[in-house]
Amino acid sequence: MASPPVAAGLSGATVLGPSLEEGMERRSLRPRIADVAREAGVSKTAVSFAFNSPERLSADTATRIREVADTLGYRPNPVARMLTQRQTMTLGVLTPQALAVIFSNPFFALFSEGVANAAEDLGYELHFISPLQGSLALAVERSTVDGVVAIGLSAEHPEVGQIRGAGLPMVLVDSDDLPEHSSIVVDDEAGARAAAEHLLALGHRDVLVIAVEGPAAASGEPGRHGVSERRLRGYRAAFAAVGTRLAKDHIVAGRASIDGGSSAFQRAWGQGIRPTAVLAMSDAMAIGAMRAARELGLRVPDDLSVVGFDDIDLAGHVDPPLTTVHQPIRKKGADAVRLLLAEMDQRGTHRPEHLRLATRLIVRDSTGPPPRRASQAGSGAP
Amino acid sequence: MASPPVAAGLSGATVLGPSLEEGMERRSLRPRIADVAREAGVSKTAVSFAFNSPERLSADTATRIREVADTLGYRPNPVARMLTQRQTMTLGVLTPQALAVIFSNPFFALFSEGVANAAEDLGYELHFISPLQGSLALAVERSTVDGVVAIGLSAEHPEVGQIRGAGLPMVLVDSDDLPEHSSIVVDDEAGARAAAEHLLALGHRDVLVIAVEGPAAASGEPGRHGVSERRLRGYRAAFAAVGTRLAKDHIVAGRASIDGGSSAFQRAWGQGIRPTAVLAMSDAMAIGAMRAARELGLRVPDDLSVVGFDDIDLAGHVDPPLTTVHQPIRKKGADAVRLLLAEMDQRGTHRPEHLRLATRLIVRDSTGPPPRRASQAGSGAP
DNA sequence: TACGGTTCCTAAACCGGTTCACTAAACCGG
DNA sequence: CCGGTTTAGTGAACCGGTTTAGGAACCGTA
Repeated sequence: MASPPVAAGLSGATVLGPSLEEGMERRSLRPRIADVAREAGVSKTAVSFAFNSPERLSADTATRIREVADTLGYRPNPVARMLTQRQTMTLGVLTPQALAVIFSNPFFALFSEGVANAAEDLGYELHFISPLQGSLALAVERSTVDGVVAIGLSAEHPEVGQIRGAGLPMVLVDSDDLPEHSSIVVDDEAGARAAAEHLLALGHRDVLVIAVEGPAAASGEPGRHGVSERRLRGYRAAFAAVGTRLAKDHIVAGRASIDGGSSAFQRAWGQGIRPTAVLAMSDAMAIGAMRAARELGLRVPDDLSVVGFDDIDLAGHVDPPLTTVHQPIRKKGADAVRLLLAEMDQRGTHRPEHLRLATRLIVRDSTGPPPRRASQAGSGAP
Repeated sequence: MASPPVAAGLSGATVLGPSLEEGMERRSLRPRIADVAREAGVSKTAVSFAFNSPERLSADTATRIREVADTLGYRPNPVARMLTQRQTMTLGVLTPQALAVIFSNPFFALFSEGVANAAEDLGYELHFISPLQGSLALAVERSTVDGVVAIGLSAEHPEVGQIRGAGLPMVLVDSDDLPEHSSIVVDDEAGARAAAEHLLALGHRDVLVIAVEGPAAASGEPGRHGVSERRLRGYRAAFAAVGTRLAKDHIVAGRASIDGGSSAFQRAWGQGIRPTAVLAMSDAMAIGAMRAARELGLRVPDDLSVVGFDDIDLAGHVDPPLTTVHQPIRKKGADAVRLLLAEMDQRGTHRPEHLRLATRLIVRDSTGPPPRRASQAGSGAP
């Protein structure tokens, strides 16, 4: 009943293909909104309303349309919707490292957890943006997101300009050198300083620093990587305060992973460096250093004290439990999303915010006084 | 020179807005293809060609168009491109768990690493699909991907139908109960059996199984979770082969995390269960069980042997190094992507493939013979 | 009877690209 | 100088939705 004049739209409109009335022999398997409209004898608009603002239709019509849509197996095409609404309901997490590197880094896992939780709650999907076939620019160009949380991206990355050019809201994490974007950092310097002071107070003077290598520097140099710089500054400040300083050859760098820390320690050892303590810039590296030390016959903390950074979940569970600098990683992710959404809500009018979260030293069992016997390769104070 | 008749298209075409010739006072900040076309004095088609098939234009025109585009800061809108090309160059990773759960699980990290590597190489972006505001269906509906790698999704999940309805190619990981989709599993049963046989050979009879709880069962029951079932079958087969069996109260379940394993062991202990060995269905849980055991004053492996499953990177680094069942997690991710792309390349014509990867037992130091004294709460053989 | 106000629905424009079908001009061999 | 092929570029249709502006039908009222 109520079957309206079955003109089926577009009466005389040129040639539309012969198979119009012999059922749904369309090239595409998926029915489109026009198919539903035709089948239900209404306009495309009505179908759209049935899904998005049913109150604009009579209850009867709305349910009938939805029934037809159901039997046809119709699902609105999300890409088309994105195009008209000019938003994708997707947030991007931008990292200059390859995805594979990200996932092998427990720090990122925690950070992503924070981001994911916040994004999920707010109904946003998550899209990881990282170099595609070696090109971060390509990945950015392809990505369809409403906003970007960029982590570990400093001012020198050209992609920053690309994103601004695209008019995308962006929040920087672990970098605040672009004042026009909101940012969130932790107090790396204070945390690092506390870590170094802890070792100095225990009596250590011969300390090896294991830094996270910069994105460019594939080996050796700590690099410009903002985070590493800030932490190094903290370490140095503590040493300066007791009238000594870190020897240049006592700073090595490696990948931010267990293996990276392990091989960095071995490398230093191979160069004859015999520290009584290690300051590692990430927990993963600290764990690696402990492993390497154990393999060299050193006991932690009796022969060697080790301090990490980050306080990942695992830090309390390794043997011995790791002394480390806690930073609220999950919170950092969640806050980044909140800042981003604030920026997205009020394009332009919103003044960028710059958050700095506190760090604090967690003393566990991987640190103790230096061994009695003088350190072998002394560069320390007498 | 060569400046063609500057009719600038659409001569008399109704009203287009007064601000047409007074510069780019468009509502949208981003220039569109039409802006470039107008500015360069060519058609939209030409601009499109300049980017996608420059060989169809004279070299001069192509470069000129690109220069204009550059000064205007034009970037093709990726969403519009997706719509016309009907592909997004994005792969989805579908999981029934929340993203936050995913990232806290080292198994997923490794798997994602494998997926990410393969996807990146092939020029695909990665999109994680997991419940949005509690609804996986919503996330699937929203997602714009060319294909899906589904992990831990079994036949009973209604989303499977949803994806098939959308006509999306899909590969199942850790589940092969949908023959019409390609799948990739590991030989869980054989691996589990090897683990149990190892303990039995050492003389253990009183063994606690710590299972991964099913998605539904929030506590207690191992649940229908295919993987858990298969591993349990393996354990049981080994016990049956020596003429004994696993007591029902010796099977507990928990979340697949360190804490999950820890609390599962404590729960069993609280119920008076005093096993000489533990079979954990994931390394994270095994590590948690070791921690709980240590807190209860048990030494591993002297008082308690522990076997894990997965062989995550960490397994060899904990104390004591964990005996576990190795499965090629990264490879699983990479292979899943390969299968998916095969299916995407040859829609329909491609017969689904079903891969089964081998597992193998890695004996480290967390297992040894049971303690001399008879186990306190004996359900074992005399 | 004319009028204003609802209710329910539609045609057409639009989002921002790509692509199909076609043409004007240049080129080319005979 | 002719017919055929290339070359370089165009206009319009199209991808699959949403949205704007408005129309027909019906109601109650003056």
